[in-house]
Amino acid sequence: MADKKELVHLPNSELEIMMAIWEAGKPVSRPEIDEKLSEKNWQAPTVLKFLSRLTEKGFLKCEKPEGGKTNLYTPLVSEEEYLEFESNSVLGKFCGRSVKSLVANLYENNTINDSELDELQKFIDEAKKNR
Amino acid sequence: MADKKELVHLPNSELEIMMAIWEAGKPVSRPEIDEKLSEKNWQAPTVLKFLSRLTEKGFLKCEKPEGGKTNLYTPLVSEEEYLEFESNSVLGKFCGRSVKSLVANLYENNTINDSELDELQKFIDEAKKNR
DNA sequence: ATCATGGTTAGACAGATGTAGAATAAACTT
DNA sequence: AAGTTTATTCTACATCTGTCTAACCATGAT
Repeated sequence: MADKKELVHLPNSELEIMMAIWEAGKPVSRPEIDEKLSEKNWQAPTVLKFLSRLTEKGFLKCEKPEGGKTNLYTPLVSEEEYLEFESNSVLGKFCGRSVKSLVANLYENNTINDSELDELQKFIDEAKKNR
Repeated sequence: MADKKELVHLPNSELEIMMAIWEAGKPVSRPEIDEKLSEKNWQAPTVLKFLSRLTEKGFLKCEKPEGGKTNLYTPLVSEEEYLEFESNSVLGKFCGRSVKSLVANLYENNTINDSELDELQKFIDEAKKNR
């Protein structure tokens, strides 16, 4: 059986690919990813190389559907799982050292919006209740 | 004059070194860093290499005080600055996609505590007021 | 069958990262 | 002054990342 791979830290480019795939919410082909990341101006083989490394690392499953012409990539690691993994790593420690500033920055640059702030709010309220 | 370097993304090990230095809040020597990161079990030359790369990248200033026997390293980039830089990068995007979960995870593993949650709370209240 | 087109694989390569042995230098003991 | 200890620099090296070009393989259009 294909052994359960340990999660590993992903380099930036591979993370971007994963984000595009998670966002899609369904198996996607290389051309579709290309489109989502068009600002990157990556050549097809570049994207494919990232995809194959991600597959190698156990983050993706790659398969060509019968009669299909392009491979489809499906995540084997969920965004949540990976987030949790990183939360326990250096990254998490770094974010933790100044969550407030982090959130402030993200709100500033519109990475997060009011509704996400609300969610956060709700979480905090809950947490405080159970203190 | 030493030209103002652009901020760049730091690899994990270098980030850990920076975190140790930021945390110190004062110029530190290699042996001091060694201690803070003792669990890492890095050899002296390894740490020194990271330090020299960080200096090269413009994150640190290195100087031997007169009469001193060890070099002292001082941050040229503040934790805030770097956090802001990363907030605008892939990392920021990733954290942004699920801030709630991120904070939840960090709270779970005690990376952040109640008081930090309170700070966050305060920030959110402020932000909502000014909506 | 032959060609053109788009997708995929294989290979290649420079530069970044993690890591440390060996050599060197400075300071500390006798 | 010689020997010991500790810090630093040099060098080396395997692995990982980012990025392609070239080669190969289907499929659809002559």
